[in-house]
Amino acid sequence: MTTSESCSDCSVRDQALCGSLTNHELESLNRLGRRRHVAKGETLAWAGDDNLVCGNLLSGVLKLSSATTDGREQIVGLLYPADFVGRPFADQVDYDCTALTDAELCVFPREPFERALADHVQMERLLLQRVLAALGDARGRIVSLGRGSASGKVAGFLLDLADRAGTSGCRAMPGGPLTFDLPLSRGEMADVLGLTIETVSRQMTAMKTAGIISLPGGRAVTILDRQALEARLD
Amino acid sequence: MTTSESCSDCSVRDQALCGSLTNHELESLNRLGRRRHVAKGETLAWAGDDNLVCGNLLSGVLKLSSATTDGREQIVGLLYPADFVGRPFADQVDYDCTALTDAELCVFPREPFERALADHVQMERLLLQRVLAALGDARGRIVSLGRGSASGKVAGFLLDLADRAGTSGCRAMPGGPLTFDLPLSRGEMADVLGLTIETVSRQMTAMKTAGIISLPGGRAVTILDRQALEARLD
DNA sequence: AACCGCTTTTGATTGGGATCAAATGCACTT
DNA sequence: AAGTGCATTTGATCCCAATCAAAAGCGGTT
Repeated sequence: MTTSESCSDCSVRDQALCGSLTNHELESLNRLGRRRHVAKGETLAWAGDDNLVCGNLLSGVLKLSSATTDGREQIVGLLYPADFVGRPFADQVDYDCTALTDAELCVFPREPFERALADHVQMERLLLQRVLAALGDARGRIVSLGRGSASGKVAGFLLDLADRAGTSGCRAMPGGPLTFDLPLSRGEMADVLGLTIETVSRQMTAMKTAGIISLPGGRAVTILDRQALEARLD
Repeated sequence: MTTSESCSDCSVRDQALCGSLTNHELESLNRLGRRRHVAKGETLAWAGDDNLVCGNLLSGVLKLSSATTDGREQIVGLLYPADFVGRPFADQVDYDCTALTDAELCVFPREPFERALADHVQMERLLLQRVLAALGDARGRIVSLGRGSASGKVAGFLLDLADRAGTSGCRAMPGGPLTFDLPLSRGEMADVLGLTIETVSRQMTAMKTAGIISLPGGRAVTILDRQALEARLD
């Protein structure tokens, strides 16, 4: 995989915010931004830092998380390719942003980017849509955290990931078993779902025992019975 | 209290989105919208409905909630005066929207409002800011739901309300005890915090017994010891 | 292969909040 | 004042997930 600095071969060119720009506009934005590679486990920004950059995620998965007083953390959001990263108009970073996998971003200094936003109404509109989507995602998490049982939380999370993996995941036949890699460790799943590592692990093995999923090894998961997973949601 | 239909005497004129408009622009928006009174307990919109309106909340408190399969509900957000109500660019309503107190809104048909947004860049910018704030609020709720103990959740919620009540609440002397009315029942607090009515009630009486708050009657609460409340957060 | 560090799994026990149940309080009607 | 319908409080018990503890798996290094 080459890592050219040009937008024209950007892997998320037409899904990310920039998709709304003409080639000419894109060129000026291109001069503003630069590619940045982030290694798995590396933290791009810490909560409380000066809020200097934002950008688009090109590949990989990031987590947004908050450390809690008891030494653990709560993950408040996951970011996937083409998602917007960062928080315009804020002076400080509000959540730690860490790479769950190796990741590639296209980053812009925040203030110049905000000016560019003002100049490109279409882009601001798309950003609004994206923030609305993030809000929807966050509220869905609230429902899951507030009311779900442990098995419902894990089942729901696997379904989310399965939908997300839809294209990149691997499935033998349409409607058949779907296999994909979890981008998170058990501990990170626990931090998303408000559970402990042990509970997540137990729920996973319970589903394996029930024949709903299988765990081929590594971080791979195969969803054998999607309906059974959906039945566990409540 | 008079309920004139004019923007010029709107109680949230300079805090809501419309604050960015010139008097002339405001007039055209004024023709688009209308005042609507909602009685306590009344539901403005149900999840799944066609998404027909949005607007600004002028007075009162609204809740956004999702019914869960077990017959309860999870509240995903509370809306206060000057907050924006509704979800532009979506075909369907995503959460039930219900008045916790009698409330007054300024509502616009969604599609004309979206066109007005496009015409008034400044207003779109303010909406973006508001949605970003709502996202921050939602993520704060995620952290509270995911990791907090029951006493931490209740303490945090009381602190939120106290800050919100700041001006409207009543306090004998600066830094002294603050008294305000809860806009929610015990059951609704439980639905915000992901707890049961009984647990919320027990936490409240525990704090009363500890001398941290007092419950003068009705839905009033007095915060006697803010620091003790903050100490309970984790 | 053997060792190391780390993640995951599995087991035993505990505890905090849910649940079930009943009493009390409070606003409103008659 | 008595009665009605709710909301809230209080009490007793139970259960799910947390906690504590240890074993098993797994990748990387020498």
